[in-house]
Amino acid sequence: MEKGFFEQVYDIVLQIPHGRVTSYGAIAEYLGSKGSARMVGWAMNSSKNFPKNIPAHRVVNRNGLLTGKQHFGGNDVMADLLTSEGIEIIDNKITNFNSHFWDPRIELSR
DNA sequence: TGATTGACCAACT
DNA sequence: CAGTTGGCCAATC
Repeated sequence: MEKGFFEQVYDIVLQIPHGRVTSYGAIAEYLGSKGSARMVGWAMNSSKNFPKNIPAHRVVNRNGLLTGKQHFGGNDVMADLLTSEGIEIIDNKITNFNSHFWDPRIELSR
């Protein structure tokens, strides 16, 4: 039983500081050729199967848009979680996204 | 084993 | 400017 690709993604997502967000592409680029942005989204989908709590709401697409909010079950669960962390959401999009952006390539010193 | 899928991204039409 | 296409690559059917 080998460890899946997901675990690497989870490891990064779990390191996202409170009140910060990152993008699928940023995580994919941090992992290099080990995966693409789609793989990160796939990992999030499987995160519900993971025995740990993955703050998937802190991962959005490149535009800061909450593309995966529908996977949280509720209507605006994802947006509400982000709002609770001090991030303003308007029309399913993070305002001042650049200010909240957390790049693993930089923060984890590549 | 082969075909399909997917919470993306960028380029093209 | 909106819709489509290709590429990405592992997990699922």
